[in-house]
Amino acid sequence: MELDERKKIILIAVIKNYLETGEPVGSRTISKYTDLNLSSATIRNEMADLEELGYIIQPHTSAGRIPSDKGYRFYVDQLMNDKVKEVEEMKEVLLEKEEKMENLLKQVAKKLAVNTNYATMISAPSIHGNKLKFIQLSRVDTNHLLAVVVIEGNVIKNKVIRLDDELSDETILKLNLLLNTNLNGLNIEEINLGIISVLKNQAGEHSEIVDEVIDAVADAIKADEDLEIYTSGATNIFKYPELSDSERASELISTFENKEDLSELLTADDEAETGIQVYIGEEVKMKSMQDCSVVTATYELEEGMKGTIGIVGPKRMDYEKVVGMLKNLKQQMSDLYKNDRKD
Amino acid sequence: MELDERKKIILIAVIKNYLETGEPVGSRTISKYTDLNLSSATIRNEMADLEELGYIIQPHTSAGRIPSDKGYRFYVDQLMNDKVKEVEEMKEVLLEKEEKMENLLKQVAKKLAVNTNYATMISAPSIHGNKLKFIQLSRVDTNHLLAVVVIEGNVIKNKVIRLDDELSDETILKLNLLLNTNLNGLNIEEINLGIISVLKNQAGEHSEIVDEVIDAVADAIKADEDLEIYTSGATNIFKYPELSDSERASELISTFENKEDLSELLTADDEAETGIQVYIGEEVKMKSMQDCSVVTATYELEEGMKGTIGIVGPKRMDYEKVVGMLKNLKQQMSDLYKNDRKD
DNA sequence: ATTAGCACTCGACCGAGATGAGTGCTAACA
DNA sequence: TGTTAGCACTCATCTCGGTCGAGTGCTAAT
Repeated sequence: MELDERKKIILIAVIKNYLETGEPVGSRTISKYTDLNLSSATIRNEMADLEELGYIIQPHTSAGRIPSDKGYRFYVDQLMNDKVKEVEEMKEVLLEKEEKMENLLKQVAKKLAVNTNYATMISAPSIHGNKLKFIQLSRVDTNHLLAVVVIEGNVIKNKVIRLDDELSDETILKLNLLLNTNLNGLNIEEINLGIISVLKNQAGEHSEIVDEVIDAVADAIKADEDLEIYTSGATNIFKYPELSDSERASELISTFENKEDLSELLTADDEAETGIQVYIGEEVKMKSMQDCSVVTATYELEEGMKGTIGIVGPKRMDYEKVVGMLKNLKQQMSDLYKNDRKD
Repeated sequence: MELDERKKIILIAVIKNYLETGEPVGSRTISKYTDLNLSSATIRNEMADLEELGYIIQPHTSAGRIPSDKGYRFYVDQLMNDKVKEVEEMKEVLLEKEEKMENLLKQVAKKLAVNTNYATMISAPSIHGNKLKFIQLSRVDTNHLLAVVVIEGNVIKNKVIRLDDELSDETILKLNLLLNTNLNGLNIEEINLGIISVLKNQAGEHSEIVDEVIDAVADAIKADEDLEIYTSGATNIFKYPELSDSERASELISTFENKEDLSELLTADDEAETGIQVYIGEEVKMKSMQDCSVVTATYELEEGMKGTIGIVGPKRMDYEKVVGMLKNLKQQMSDLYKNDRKD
């Protein structure tokens, strides 16, 4: 069952060659490509064995071999050389003082796509079970109130509340006090119906405003668990003939347009280990992407704010490069906020 | 030069038929398709004339005719029947109380794409020369200050400012007063270096905070003039064989990924008339889209907040349907905020 | 165990009809 | 004079057979 050294070398040769060319690779090529000094005939015998063991596949009788999913898996798990690899120009992107997380992520996705020639996606870091920091109500004009909700990690949510009756400055002050003293420091889960009804009670005739504020609080969390996913380089798939026939391409790009689907891909199911996950072919959850491979990496900014970076490419993706780059990027992203981001 | 009635009928027939089938249309088809009761031979003569006049084109000698850009233009300008057309299920989308403009626009783009089978894009309404309504500074924690900037039209921008030294509540109050009394009600253009330096002067040792706030104000505007463009249905182009060969498709979808390019398409150059613009083939500004047609409509929410909806499809787009739908949608979008959006 | 040799397989490519939709032109007709 | 039937012609598309070549599996010799 175990592969002997020679078989491994041949398997690596087949895979590497196929990664580069995308063409089935034959015995003669391998005989020259490696320094085993074996004739093609010998290689052929070995390849027949490798095929029987399920590591490589013959697309049709008189063609060379291509790696099977199992073959790729073996390569990724055991044969691959995993150096951390710098993403070109990524440092510049990360150092630029980007005001908005959104823009930063978009840039990262883009650079990564350009560098890898695969499609990329990145999900915004989402907070879990964070605490409400404070609430601020202020009057915008006679019949609009602005509620600002700040959550730990400085996630901010604004909501404009329409007023039916005018409110005095004093009332606004009171409401501010009421909301802040009762809610600040509470976990999201702790803001339950009990507290809400107490608040409403105390607010008296202004209970609708409390309702609206609570809404805003709920939104502040939901918005972040929402589908904030940025993609780039979807059209890179056209660079790989095996994916670029119009039917497959259409399906892939549709999936890529649909953030709901992507969020499924980006929720790591078992992020122990390095935090880098490789899904090959059928291992990909999304059916429409089972001709592809997906590599994901989770990154963590501060205090449990985790997001995920994903790369989608053909099964003959350059795993070594991709995994290396993601490792590097993961590290850089994590460092970002640790230095507390001085300009 | 002017087309007689019969030529018009034939031209319409050619165009309509081609819109449906995407195949060059021959004289025999027209002879049956119309109720002119003319033989194909007669039609052929007429078609030869139409070709000489530049309204239709023969892809190769022994094929039927397809409309030229000029033909489409003539059709759109003069022959087309322009009824307002309801977009299915759009009302539901617009009535749903969508908190965020962003989500609303995404939904609209999506529904429109599904309904038309073309690619759609929509730019968020941007304010022009609007006034600052008010500024609010509040302490988030010991070393973070939150600045909230509200602009007319209730566009809100938050910025978290990192503090090097602690600030007393009193100082914050003072800064609030300073900023609000000096800036509120001012036009964006009116906040110039003169005012800024006066402010900084008055703020004394806290002038950096003024800087940061001014930054936030600048951002509040810039963010909106930014590339807030949402797209949907890019993959619809695969439904049209003339666009779906991999090279063209790749180019188109790349352009569609690139918001900068799209924003160029969505800035109406001459929005007098109905506010609906049709660009056919070479008339499209973007080179990579000159095999397509683009239809745009500007909508206006309140007080000069204008955005644009765009549809990209093959030149043989169903202009009648698209223009009708956009007219309807434009109206509905405008109505949205006029009713001040009660739930 | 390795290799040379050979027959065999099968996709890719190419050129030669065959097909058919559609044309332009001409001559006849109302 | 406008309309039409008829006909030769064009040209993209399809299909079919043949060739080519990369690559295989098997066998026999080393």
